[in-house]
Amino acid sequence: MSRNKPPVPEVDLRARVLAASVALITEEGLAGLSMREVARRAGVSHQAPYHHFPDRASILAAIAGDGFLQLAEGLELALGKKGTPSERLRLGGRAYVEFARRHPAHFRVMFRPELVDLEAYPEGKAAADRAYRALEQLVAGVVEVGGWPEAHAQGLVLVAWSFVHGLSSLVLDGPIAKTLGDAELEAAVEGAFEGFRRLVDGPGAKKVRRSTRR
Amino acid sequence: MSRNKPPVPEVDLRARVLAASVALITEEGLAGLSMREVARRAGVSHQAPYHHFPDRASILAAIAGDGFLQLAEGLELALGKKGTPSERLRLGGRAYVEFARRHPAHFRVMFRPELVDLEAYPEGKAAADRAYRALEQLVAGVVEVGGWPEAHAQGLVLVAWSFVHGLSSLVLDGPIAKTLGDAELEAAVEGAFEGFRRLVDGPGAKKVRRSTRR
DNA sequence: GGATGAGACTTGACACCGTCAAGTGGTCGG
DNA sequence: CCGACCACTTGACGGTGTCAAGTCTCATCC
Repeated sequence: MSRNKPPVPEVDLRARVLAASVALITEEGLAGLSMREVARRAGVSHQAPYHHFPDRASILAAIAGDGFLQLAEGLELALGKKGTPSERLRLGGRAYVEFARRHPAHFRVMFRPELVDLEAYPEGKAAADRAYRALEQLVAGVVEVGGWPEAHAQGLVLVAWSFVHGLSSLVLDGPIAKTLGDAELEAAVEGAFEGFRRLVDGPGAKKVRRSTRR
Repeated sequence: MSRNKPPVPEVDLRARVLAASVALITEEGLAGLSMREVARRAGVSHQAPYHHFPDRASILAAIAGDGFLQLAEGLELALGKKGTPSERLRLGGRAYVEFARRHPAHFRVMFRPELVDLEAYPEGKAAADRAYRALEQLVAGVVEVGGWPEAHAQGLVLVAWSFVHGLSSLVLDGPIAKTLGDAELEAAVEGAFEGFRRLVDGPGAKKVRRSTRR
């Protein structure tokens, strides 16, 4: 006689709220996210989520934190791979774009300071820093081996970050996202990475000088 | 006895609504934009704006359209400048970032398909296309003169676009936007452009072969 | 010159939103 | 047994976007 339970009572509500929020953002965009709809989907009253999150912003912060964590892990994975620094950088870049495409809801929330204010959520901030450091190291490898003046390393980090971030944004929400299909988008991404590789390695370079690092 | 007038009655309401919307987004972010607050600021009743825009989305669409127009003009201006193709590309890129920094409200609205749906507003779409074509030509100049395989031109357009778009997004809303001051941001942008130029022109290149085009 | 009708704007209502405040039922340590 | 706590519900408040129905002004036509 214990059937007056919510649909999935065995999972704790906090996780269900987060999952419902992500699903809602994925389906209807950020504007479609409403506390009450989330509660409805989780099968609880409209106030139940407030027992696990103080307010709407904290839900978004939790999602953003999750996102930065996954992003950091993806970049660190690329950093640990074998191959030339340039290849590792490319892998990291692909991981960045891949993350955005696989977790669009997370990605869209992560870079909306008016919704999240990362500074107020230390663990999210820490994850974001971790991701940045991984990116920095990926670029450092290329700088070290490619004959770039050390002074420009910082600029190159921002170039690489801007490139992958902009590509992710455009693929997700840019004009091309509407007009191109999935396969075409993938081809465009691949073409962009190939272009970027040529910029980094030089137009003619087919292979890079061996790195003996580490 | 005709003093029961709104604050600035001589300007037509449509323009005032748009201006108030932009100001509101600039001050409080996209979340702070509310039809009623806009109406309040324009000194009219909460329904008055509906006589000039069918709904909230149309206001945003008008702002986005304006934005794409200004962006296109900025890029076309760079395209018409003297100098090497690489220099023109850089000018165009700076125009892109400059636009984002000077008109953050416009920029934030322009790439939010869930808010705007550009396809439904032909003139906005046309302006966006114009901007894209200008960018395409800026890159084409570099490809033509720089010994790049023609086949990779499309990829390079996306690289350049991603770079300037990502840089703009990061400078406006990325983690660095919070921690860095205005002057530091400008320095970072300059550093990124210098890094990108080195990628395009080659690491050692101080000057580019003269272009006799046009 | 008075009727007419269209446009610009207001007033009022509705459902929905985020959030504060006050219950409600069950579990558990003493 | 009992009170304190916990997870949750119910109810209310002010704010939102938008539909529907006035009102007010003024150019136009008979």
